[in-house]
Amino acid sequence: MTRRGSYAKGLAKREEILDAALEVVAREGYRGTSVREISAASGLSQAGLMHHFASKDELFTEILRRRDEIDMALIASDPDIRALEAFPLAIKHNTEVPGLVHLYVCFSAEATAPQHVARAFFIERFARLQELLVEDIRARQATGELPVGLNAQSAAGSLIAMADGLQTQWLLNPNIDMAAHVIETISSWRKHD
Amino acid sequence: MTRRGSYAKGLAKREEILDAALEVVAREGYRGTSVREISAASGLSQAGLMHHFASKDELFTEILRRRDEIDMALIASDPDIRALEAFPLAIKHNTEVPGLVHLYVCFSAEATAPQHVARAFFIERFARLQELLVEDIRARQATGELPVGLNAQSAAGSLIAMADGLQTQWLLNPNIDMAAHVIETISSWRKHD
DNA sequence: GTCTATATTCAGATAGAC
DNA sequence: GTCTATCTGAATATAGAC
Repeated sequence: MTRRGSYAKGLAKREEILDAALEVVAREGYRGTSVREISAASGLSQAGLMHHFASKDELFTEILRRRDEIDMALIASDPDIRALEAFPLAIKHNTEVPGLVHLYVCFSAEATAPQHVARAFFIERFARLQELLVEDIRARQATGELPVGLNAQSAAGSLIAMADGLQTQWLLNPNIDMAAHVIETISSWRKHD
Repeated sequence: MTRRGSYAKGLAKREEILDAALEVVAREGYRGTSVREISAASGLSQAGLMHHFASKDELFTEILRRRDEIDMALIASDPDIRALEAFPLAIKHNTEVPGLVHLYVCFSAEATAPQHVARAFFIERFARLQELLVEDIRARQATGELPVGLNAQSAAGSLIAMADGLQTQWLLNPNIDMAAHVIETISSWRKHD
């Protein structure tokens, strides 16, 4: 599968770079992070790094894509963990990586610009995440766990929005319990008409 | 009050710069906006602009502070408009100024960095906004309009978070009705235990 | 795949004249 | 209060050797 090891090595180096990038962002903040610093932290020159990622934006996009894959694997791994359980779990896990959270809030905000290269990534990401939550909500409506009067699309969108907004508040005040807010909101759905 | 007109003129120029800055951000996006471009749009040189604002970050902070003041004036002006009414109204109004929304989501995200000059501004802003909503929620609990079982602090924080998160989603997909989501959530509070 | 070296562009800030 | 001119520094990206 790995062609004479070089492919696997290239992948390993990519992972190393992504990890180093997170470290630097956590230390310096999103704005203060240059590709040069990331390359230094990965034991590479800047040009060496640019061999693996075409641009800084692509590098950051890949970091967030990888996080999503890890979070998705969480849902897939355990049949007892469905979207509405996995969502607050992922949020709780984020608490351990404030640098990643900072990267996410900054980059997703910037990416809303019409010409931004990561715009499509976030549009698709939001759609997929919402779809996942909507499916789980509908399944629970079918079993009677959640009331059918609840608008699944709207509730899912609101929940995602809340989780995103909480990240900014949490970065400003780490006493805020993001997961608790989200869990409380999901619980409140049960009281819906 | 205005000392021989020069003070008033200085203020007018400041306003002009803030308006021009919004235009440029709306056109170029937050990231692509330089002080030079803003100064050009205000009919000033860069140095001329820097006479009014010590730094780019201060300029952006002032734009957002001014918006808040306008929104606050809305609540104060009409006794029938209390915080829970004013909040979705302000959100609806934001729909007309996507550039300002983009500036807000980007700048508030960046400002969460520990050393950022606008960090204190946003910490205070969130606290004030939450306080305003909490007061109104409690008042409505006292009249029986909202159930006393509702945690006012938590509900207010969640509502603000949702509104912030919705702005990112709306910038990616303008079909989303931010105000409707917020109003729906406030309505759902009435069904709380 | 990684390096050195550099191209290119552009940023925010300041000095000092008017 | 505003200008011209410039400083100073940084960023991303690329060319080409090894």
